[in-house]
Amino acid sequence: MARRTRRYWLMKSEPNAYSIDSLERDQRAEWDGIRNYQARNFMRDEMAVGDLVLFYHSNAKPPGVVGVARVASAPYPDPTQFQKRSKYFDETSKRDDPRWILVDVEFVERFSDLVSLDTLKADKRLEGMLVVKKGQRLSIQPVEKKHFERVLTLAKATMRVS
DNA sequence: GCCAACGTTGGC
DNA sequence: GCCAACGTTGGC
Repeated sequence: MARRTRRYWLMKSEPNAYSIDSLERDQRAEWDGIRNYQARNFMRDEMAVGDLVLFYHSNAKPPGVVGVARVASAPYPDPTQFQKRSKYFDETSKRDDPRWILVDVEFVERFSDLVSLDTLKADKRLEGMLVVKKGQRLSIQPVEKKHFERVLTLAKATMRVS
């Protein structure tokens, strides 16, 4: 089986819509509703099962990283694009050529204390991390390994990253 | 609720 | 292909 170095990601979710608690309850979820090409391309082309994900609460008080998830499936078409009653319905997407692609993610850990955006911004070692950049709206972002590990340290997380 | 910083759409 | 208008994201 082909192996590759694990990659690291940050995925944003509004806790009103789907929080880390929701993922802990469900254990696994389709990351549906992504309607941005760059974010889609990361899921479609770059992610692999086992990649680790910083789970980020956006539009939250305060915003920040609240836990860790893991990529749990290969990419496949987002079913909501074909569901007429879904807010993510896309009438221009064809079943034989789906426009929107997602992956499943599974719960790994919920931090006892969130690592707030303010904390991320204040940390010298996280310079250059996309999420701390002004105007960075991308809801799925690649994260450097050193940044991922630093965030775990800030969370005093006990999980092992091996 | 405001609005800056995007990304997308569509007329030309 | 340019770019104005529009829509969305997301911190504040």
